[in-house]
Amino acid sequence: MSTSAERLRSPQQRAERAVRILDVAADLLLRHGYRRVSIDDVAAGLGIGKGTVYLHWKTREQLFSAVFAREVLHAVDELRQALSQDPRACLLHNFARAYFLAIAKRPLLRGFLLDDPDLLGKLANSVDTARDDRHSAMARDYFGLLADHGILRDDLGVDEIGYAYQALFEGFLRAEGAAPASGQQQRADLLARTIERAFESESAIPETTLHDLAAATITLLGNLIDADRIASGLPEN
Amino acid sequence: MSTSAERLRSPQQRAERAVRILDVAADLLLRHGYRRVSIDDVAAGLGIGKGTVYLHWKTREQLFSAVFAREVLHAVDELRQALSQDPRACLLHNFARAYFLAIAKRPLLRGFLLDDPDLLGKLANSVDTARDDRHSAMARDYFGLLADHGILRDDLGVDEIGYAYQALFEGFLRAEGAAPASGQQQRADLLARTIERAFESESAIPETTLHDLAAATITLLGNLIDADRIASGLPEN
DNA sequence: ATATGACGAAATTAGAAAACGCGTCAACTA
DNA sequence: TAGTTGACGCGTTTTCTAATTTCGTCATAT
Repeated sequence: MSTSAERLRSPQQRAERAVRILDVAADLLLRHGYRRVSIDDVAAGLGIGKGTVYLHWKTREQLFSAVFAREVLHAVDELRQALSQDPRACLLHNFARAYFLAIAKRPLLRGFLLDDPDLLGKLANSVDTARDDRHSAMARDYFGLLADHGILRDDLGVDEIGYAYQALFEGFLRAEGAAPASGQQQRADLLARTIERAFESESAIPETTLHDLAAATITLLGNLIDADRIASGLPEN
Repeated sequence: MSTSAERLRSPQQRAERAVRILDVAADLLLRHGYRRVSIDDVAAGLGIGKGTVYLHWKTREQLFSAVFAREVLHAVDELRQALSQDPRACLLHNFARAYFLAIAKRPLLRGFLLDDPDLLGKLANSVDTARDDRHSAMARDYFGLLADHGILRDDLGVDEIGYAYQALFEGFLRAEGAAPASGQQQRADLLARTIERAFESESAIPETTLHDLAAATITLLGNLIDADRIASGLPEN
C-alpha cells in the first residue's frame, strides 16, 4: 500500500511501531468491538502489511491482550504517580479512590469489568492468569503492609479485610456501569469514605509511618509495573 | 395420560395445583436451565395436559417469572420471620446478613444474581419492573426509618448510604459465585461486620427505639410481601 | 535484514431445511 | 356445563451445508 516502505533499523523504531499498532488496535476495539476488528483492519489503519503486525505478536489474541495489558499498566502507573506525589495516597481509602477513577475513566477497562463480551470477547475470562496472579500477590503484599503499619482495624483478619475490600470495590465498579457519566467523582469519594470507616483504624498515623508505607507501596507498584511490562513486552511510555 | 382426571372444584384445589406446577417448574429449571425446559416438560412432570398449565399463566415467561417471584417471596418472608423473632434483626448489618444468607442459600436466586444466562435466560433482565420498583421503594423506606431512628452514621446522606450499601451487598453476592459452599456463614458475618462499621452510628440504640424500628420494618416487609403476592397471584404458603 | 501480501487452513457467517415448542381451541369427559 | 386436554398452526430455534471471511505462514521483494 505505502509506496515507500522504509525499513526499521533500531529497537527504538521497532518499539515505536508497536505502540502505534496498539494505539490503532485500541481505537478500533473501542469503536467496533472485539469480534468486528481483524488484524487486516489494524494493519490497514497504519498503512502497513499484515505480516508486519505478526512480527510483534504471534496471534490476534495476543495483540488484543497487549492492548488490554497496556491499559492496565497505565492505570497502575497513574496510581504510582499519585503515590509519589502524596504519601497520604497510600492509605487504603485514598488508594481505592485513585484506582477506582483510574479504571472508570478508561473505557476499555470499564468494558472489561462490566464484562461486556462484545467489547473484549473471551479476553475478559483471564487469558493471562500470570498477570492476575501478580496483581493479587501485589494486593496481598499491600494489605500486609497496611496491617504492619497499623492502618487497618484490628478486629478483622487481613485476608478478611482483603476479601471484603475487593467485594466492595468491584461492587462500586459494577454499579458504575448502570449510572455513569456525571457524578463519578462523588461516587469515588463515597467509596473512599465507606472504605475508610469500614476497614481503617481510627488512630492517627504518624507522619514517619506514612512515609515508610508510601515508599514501600511505591516499590511494590514499581515491581508490579516492571513485571507487567516485561511480561507483555511493552516499553516504558 | 391420567386415567382418572378428577375435576377441580374449589379455588383451594386450584391454588394447590398452581403450587405443584411451580414446584415442578423450579425443579426442572434448576436441573436443566431455562432454555432446556419446555411447558410440555412441566406438564408431563405432573401428568397433566399442557393446556392446564395455560389455565394458570398466560405465557411460558410468566410461569417462570412466577417461579422466580415465589423464590424472592420466600427469601423476604424468611427475613420477616427473623425480624419478628428478634428486634435486633432490624439493624442494618443484621438485616443484611439474614438477607444475604436467605439469597445465597437458594440456588435459583444465586443463579439470578450471578446472572447466569443459562439458568434464567432473559428473566434476569427485569421482566418484572413493577416488583423491582416495589423492592427499591421498600429499600428507600427502610433506610429512611434507619435514619429517623438514628441508626445510621450522620456524615453521609441517606441515599449515599443506600447506594454504597447496595454496591457492597451485591459485591458480596457476586463474590459468592466464585468461592462457594463452605464458609458461607463466615462470609455473611464478614459482610455484617463491614456494614456495621461502614454505615451504622456508634452510639448505643435504646431498647424502645429498637422495638419501634423493628415494628415499622415488619410492617414494611409485610406490605411488600402482600403486594408481591397479589402481583404474582400466589397464595400464602 | 526487513516487510509484504498471496495462500492454505480454520473459523465465521449466510441461507435453506428440518425440528421444535409456544399458545390456541375444538373436542372430549364427567 | 365446567373443566381438561392434546393435536394443530405458526413463529422460533436448531441443524446442516455452502460461501465467505479471517487467521497465521512464508516465499518473494526490496
